[in-house]
Amino acid sequence: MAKKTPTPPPASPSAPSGKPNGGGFGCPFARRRNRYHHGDLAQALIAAVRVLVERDGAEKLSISEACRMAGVSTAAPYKHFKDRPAILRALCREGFRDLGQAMRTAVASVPAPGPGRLAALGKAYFAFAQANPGVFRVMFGMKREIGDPEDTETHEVAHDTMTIVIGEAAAAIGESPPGEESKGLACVLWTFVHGVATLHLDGDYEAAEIEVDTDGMIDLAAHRLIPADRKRP
Amino acid sequence: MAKKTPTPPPASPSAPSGKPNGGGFGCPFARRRNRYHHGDLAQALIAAVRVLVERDGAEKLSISEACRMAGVSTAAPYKHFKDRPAILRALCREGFRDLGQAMRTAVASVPAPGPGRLAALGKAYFAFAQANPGVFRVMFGMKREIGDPEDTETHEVAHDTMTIVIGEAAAAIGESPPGEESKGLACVLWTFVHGVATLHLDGDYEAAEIEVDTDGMIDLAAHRLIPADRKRP
DNA sequence: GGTTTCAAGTTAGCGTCGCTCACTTAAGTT
DNA sequence: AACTTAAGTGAGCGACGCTAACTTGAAACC
Repeated sequence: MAKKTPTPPPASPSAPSGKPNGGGFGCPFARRRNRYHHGDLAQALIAAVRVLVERDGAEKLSISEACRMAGVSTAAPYKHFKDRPAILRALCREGFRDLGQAMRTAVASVPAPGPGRLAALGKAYFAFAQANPGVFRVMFGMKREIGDPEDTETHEVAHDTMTIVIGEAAAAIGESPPGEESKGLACVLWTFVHGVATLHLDGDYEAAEIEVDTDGMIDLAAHRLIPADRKRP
Repeated sequence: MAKKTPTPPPASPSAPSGKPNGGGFGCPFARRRNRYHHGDLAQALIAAVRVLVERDGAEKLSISEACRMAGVSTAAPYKHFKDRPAILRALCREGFRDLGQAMRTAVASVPAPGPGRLAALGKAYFAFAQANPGVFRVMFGMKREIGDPEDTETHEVAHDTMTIVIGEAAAAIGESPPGEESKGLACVLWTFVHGVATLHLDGDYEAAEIEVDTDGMIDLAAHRLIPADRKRP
């Protein structure tokens, strides 16, 4: 079967056209010097797109510019991705994996389940959004544009992330296995924290001239939105 | 002086070039029949943009297509608006006026202040988002792209909307005049309802395979997020 | 070790977009 | 009737997403 060309040996150093390879020397996206084939253009493109999306915002993203960063022609991406949305879906997947990782770390940092852990989970979600606003927007705000019902992989990774929240909600109210009540609580908490994140990132709090204590709000929500009769320390 | 041979004078007022005026007969955006000047192109453009933004999503909006709907050339908008963001800002203003109106109506529909009225306010916000998803996105999700610090008018209209929420929050907890506590409560409620609206519109609840009772969630938030010691029937 | 194969590059080009420029039209003023 | 000017026009620029046809060169095969 076809092997995936893992770092082939640097043999023939003949200089090709030299044009498209120009930009990148220290740049991590760029093709290696004097190589016709890139090595891993797909990953390099995603990395470049990520940088651009964070620098200019997800809506202004230009695939052409990402190509320039990677040192390839503007036609090259379409050997690896169907179209622009497909590239963004790949970034989306990366984002969900990173977010899931961050959330699992947050959970592990609080010894016992309960409101404190839920608050930590929410803060990790918000911190991710703040640290990766562009990717966050791609993940949650561009489904209508880039979403593809056939793309089960992205769907699964996203779903896994939500499962973490439901699991912790269940643990907080002592429901095992997680049932409707846990789902409801998880949904309410997600909704609130997502509201904080989007209003903050989109600059809407600023526009409304409200100073927000995001951590305080998340703490409040985590404690106040749990049904009183199910509350545990 | 070299003349540019532009569409030779039609001599008779009937049937001019026929091209740009083509599309619109029953169409409300289109120029009046056989008129060179449109009458109110600025408003017609905003109306067309509104339709497009709802039909295709705010990100895919093409000003050129709006021009076609209005029956004018693609250069015409720039006699009325600085650039594309300025057109969207105008739509944004319209949106905030509509939202404010809807919220005031909702407030008036509940006799006494309190959690019930706050819930009605939240539901009106959500209903607006659901009825005008494209405009809602322009209003709250595109500040970074279209925002202009010099545009005080949009800022004011937006700020007025928030003032309604703060006023009702103050009334609900009996703080007069509205102070920090009211602002905090208003902010928390806004955040939650905005979270519901965005996750719903962006299809994120669907993706997570969660069925949400949005009205129920808003009711819950309106009752549960008010500080217990300030609560009134 | 030469030949063949084919994934992964290339250039050229299409149609669309936002926007500018120089020009024309027509409505209002004097 | 002549002048001014807001509001139209077509032509055209550079950037974009994407396709088509061609080229390169590393790996697979005899």
